[in-house]
Amino acid sequence: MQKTKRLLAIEKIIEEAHISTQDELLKRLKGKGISCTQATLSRNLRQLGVARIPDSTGEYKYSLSENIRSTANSPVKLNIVPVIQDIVEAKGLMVIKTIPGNASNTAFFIDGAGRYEIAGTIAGDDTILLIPRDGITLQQVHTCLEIILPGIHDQIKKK
Amino acid sequence: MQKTKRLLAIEKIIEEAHISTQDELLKRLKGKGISCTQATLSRNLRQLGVARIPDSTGEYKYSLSENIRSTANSPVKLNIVPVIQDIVEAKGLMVIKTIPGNASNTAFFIDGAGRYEIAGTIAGDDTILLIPRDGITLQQVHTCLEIILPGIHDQIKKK
DNA sequence: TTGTTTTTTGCATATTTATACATTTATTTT
DNA sequence: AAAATAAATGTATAAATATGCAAAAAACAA
Repeated sequence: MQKTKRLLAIEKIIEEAHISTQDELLKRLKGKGISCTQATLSRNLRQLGVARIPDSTGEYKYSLSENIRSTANSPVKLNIVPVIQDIVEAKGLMVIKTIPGNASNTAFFIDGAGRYEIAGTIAGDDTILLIPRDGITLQQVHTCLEIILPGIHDQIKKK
Repeated sequence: MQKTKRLLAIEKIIEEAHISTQDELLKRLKGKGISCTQATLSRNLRQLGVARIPDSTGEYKYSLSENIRSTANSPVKLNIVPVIQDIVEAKGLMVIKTIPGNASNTAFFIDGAGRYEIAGTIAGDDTILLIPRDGITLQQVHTCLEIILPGIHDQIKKK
């Protein structure tokens, strides 16, 4: 999807550069071949939980706040070890298969991201049941997972 | 001074209440007998380093950013599951300690990378023995591990 | 497929926030 | 004390951001 790609690009740019207005970000995105309007950007930034913070020099800077929420529990990102094997949907829930023994880690990590979309998770040995909040579609959860675990979907499709 | 009192009041209100616009804050201040204009407020908020963050329900909230800054601007980002605890070398071999129950899958992953430098691995519950090929130095294995699991060494040193 | 529903997006604009400039208030110097 | 300097503030407005609504795109169902 177009949006997912944009969300990821936004996060990347914000991490790497000093962005202080949405127009500035807009131009950067164009430079990467991704284009949208300021309105869409505003919505995306809200969805990503991106904060605008005045730094010590008196300038404003956009900054990911995902880290903020999750630092306490989980300061790391799980996107290297290919632990996730498959994702199946059933009854509005999401069942995530991992390699043996890794459901718990992974669920703990997903919880740590503190995403609103996810009500909670239950993990066995190699299977996680992910319960989305009421009103959240599985599609939204997918987007959300892509944010938490960039590349996750590509990884699965590859198999 | 008038300003100091106001700055303190602003911090207090922001900590205690869910403030999402400056006008809202303005009214709260009036309720406390402190009055100024939105312009002044904007300046004060910048001086205090107060961030405006979209929370997970999609609302905006002003928030003191002292806590935030350290993490938000931190240049260091780890990218792996923190399963590996330690690496010790002995007799030309490498002993890798993981958190309980994770030796097997980590070893499986290392094997999966198919690196020439690594002859093979043997895993227990929380320990992996990694056997380098003849002629490969431990230094080379380190480099190799860094390729397979970027950031692994930083992670260990941090502990 | 075609029709139906949901999600995403742009446009236009409202809302919100930041700032240039002038004025007042406080602080320092003589 | 007055004069000089610096800091804080309000006014008006510019700049930036958010959002209602309609259209387009995507996902879904029959």
